[in-house]
Amino acid sequence: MNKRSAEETKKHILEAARAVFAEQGYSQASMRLIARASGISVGGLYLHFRNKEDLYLTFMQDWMKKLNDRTQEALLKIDDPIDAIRAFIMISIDFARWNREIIILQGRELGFTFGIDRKREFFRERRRVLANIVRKGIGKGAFRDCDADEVAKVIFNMLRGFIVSMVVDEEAIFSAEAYVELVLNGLIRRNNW
Amino acid sequence: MNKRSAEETKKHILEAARAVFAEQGYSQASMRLIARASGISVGGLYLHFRNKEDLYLTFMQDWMKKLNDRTQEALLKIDDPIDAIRAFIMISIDFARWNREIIILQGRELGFTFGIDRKREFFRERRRVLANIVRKGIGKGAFRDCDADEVAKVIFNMLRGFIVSMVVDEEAIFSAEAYVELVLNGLIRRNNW
Amino acid sequence: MNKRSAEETKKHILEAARAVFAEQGYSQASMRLIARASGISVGGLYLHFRNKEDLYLTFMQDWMKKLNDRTQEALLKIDDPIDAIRAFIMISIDFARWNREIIILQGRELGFTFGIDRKREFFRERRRVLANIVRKGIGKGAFRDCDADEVAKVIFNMLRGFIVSMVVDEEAIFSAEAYVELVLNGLIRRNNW
Amino acid sequence: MNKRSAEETKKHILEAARAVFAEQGYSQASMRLIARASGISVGGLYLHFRNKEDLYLTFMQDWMKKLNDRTQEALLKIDDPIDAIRAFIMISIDFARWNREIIILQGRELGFTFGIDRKREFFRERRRVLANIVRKGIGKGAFRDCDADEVAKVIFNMLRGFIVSMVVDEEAIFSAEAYVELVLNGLIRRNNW
DNA sequence: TATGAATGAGAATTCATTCAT
DNA sequence: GATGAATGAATTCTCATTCAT
Repeated sequence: MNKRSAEETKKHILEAARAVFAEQGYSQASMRLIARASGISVGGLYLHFRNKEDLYLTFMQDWMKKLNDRTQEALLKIDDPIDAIRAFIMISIDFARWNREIIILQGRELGFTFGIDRKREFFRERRRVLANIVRKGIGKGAFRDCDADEVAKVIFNMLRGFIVSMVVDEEAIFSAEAYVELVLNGLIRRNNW
Repeated sequence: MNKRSAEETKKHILEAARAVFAEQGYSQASMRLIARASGISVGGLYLHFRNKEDLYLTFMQDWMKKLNDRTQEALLKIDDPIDAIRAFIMISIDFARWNREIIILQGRELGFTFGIDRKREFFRERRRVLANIVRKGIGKGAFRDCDADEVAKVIFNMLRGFIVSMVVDEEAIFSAEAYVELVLNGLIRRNNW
Repeated sequence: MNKRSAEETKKHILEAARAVFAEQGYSQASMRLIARASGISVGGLYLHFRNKEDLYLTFMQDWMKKLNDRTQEALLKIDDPIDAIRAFIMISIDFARWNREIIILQGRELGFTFGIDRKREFFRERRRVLANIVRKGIGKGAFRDCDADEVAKVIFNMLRGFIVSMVVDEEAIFSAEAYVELVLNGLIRRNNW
Repeated sequence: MNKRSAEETKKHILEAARAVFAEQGYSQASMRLIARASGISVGGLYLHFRNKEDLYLTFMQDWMKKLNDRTQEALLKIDDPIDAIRAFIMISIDFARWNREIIILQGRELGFTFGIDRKREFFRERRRVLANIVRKGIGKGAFRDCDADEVAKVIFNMLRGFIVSMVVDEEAIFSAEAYVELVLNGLIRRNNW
């Protein structure tokens, strides 16, 4: 192996770990596998991460940040709440599409508590963004009057179901566009639910 | 161990395994643990199952069957399509509530390709049941005219999102009743989406 | 490997471990080495001992018991306090001679506290036996009047030095008999020290 | 790191290693730990010592020399053989008291063959000094006529037992003064053994 | 001289699976 | 059928040592 800066190597490992975690799940993703995928020695892994859990948690937080950044960036340029909802959903689905199986890791491993707090915080943040869009839509008269937080939950959960389907059960998928329209038509004033 | 028929012992093991898998997850559930929980020797396990994977897959199929049976049984007594949809959803959620950890095993750990074919078949069956209800509803004029298979997918995915939330992310849950009404109000004629 | 009773194998391992611990010290004695010495697989070791520490502690307690038993047995047949002291010392030295390097393990490894309580208790017991002999000797008028506990400490420590020398530093040894006589001549009345 | 002479750096490392070895024992004292304690890079350690063993052996010889120097220095000023014996013992015990953990490293861990030659030479030297004092004492008529080398061994071994007790088994200790007096009263003419 | 990233062998431990009894 | 001792490969993690810079 060439010498690299520690930071570079760390990123490199994280990228390789993505593939391994995705394919194997946490338990089955051995450090040896990750090492091989990174083209780095097993011992080298421990130079950059305290242990397997640390590696996984870092990796997880990494892509959470990436998705949040991408979403935030997109929303900055959008003013119309309808377009914003559409963008939020499309970005989420798109991200999931390219990070396929990762999504599925966000369940349980090693007992319920493993990294659960960070995940909860992440999901909470996602819902908050969604709720803000809805609130803005209500304020502007674009959406009918409703409990923004509850609606955010509904949208979020539908999204979650859709993404899980995408990953585990492709047959169950219906088109993303159809899904977006379903959500929007439910939200835009004229429609009632 | 008392003498029992092979079938009895197998069921007995499966029942004990349920507790162990639920508590430990697949990876952490060792054959020794399952043996101890069954009150059977380690070697004995292999008299009834080819290996751990076989045991797990059997166990999985077991509860899938249980859920399908319970659903079918309930639907037999119901004629009204609206009530049928309601029942389907409530039974699913109820089952998930009481089998929390089991649900969570599905798809996570092991990479999600593990046992994927049986899961797919299971999900396909669930959607078929749902589609049949919808078709019947359309035939009876209770539901608006739509593609029954597509609607089944939508309902199924929303349900999936709801259940995943129930299990991993309680904050995201909205009430089961509200959810049922959402689905139904979308389905029942006069409402358009 | 042949099948044996668990108890037999355990004893067998303990015996093999003796050689390995003696030659390597605790830290350097790897489970692999002990396994090889026992003619057993590494995994097999863990069938009989929870972990390395457990194996070591068991092994330690084992020979402590052996030495105590041998001493007690010998003292039962001896009435004369002078002979008893002589026997105590000779048995200790003899035992050390045949269990050479083991003795030396009884120091520190893994911080001071590793198994220290059992060792302390063992040493305390040894001193108590010694003190009882001395007390009896004083009572019978064979020994001059002195603090039996203190004298036990002196004898014990001289013994310890002698044994350590035997093991690490053979050049430093003087004859066991000479040593016994030194102790006895100090103790037997008419002589003052 | 400041620029220093190689010799200075070496001493610096040795001093830092003392703390680490004392706290961790040989096996647990990693090169990384020693490096950190020295404020030197891991690679740097290998500029001054061939390997860990070399470092440890050097460190060991270092304190052996220190004890010898201190003893020699004290003996220079003492003419009376009785006082000399007293000084020898007290310095040894005092040194052990302040270097507790170091002492304990000697002979334990690593199997006790580790560095055994240097230790033997060290002990031999200690006994020679002791024997010389005794010989001088006999010559002056202060001690009764005896084999000086044998007596040196006896004293040395008693001292060794005492020090080991001090370090592993405090309950077994009797006062250093009492011990010195015991040795001396045994040696000074008027007493016979 | 000095650094610290990288290596690779080896540590303790676990566990699915086999097999003599 | 049933047992449980035994296996051996795999797991996570550590560490003395090397070497490009």
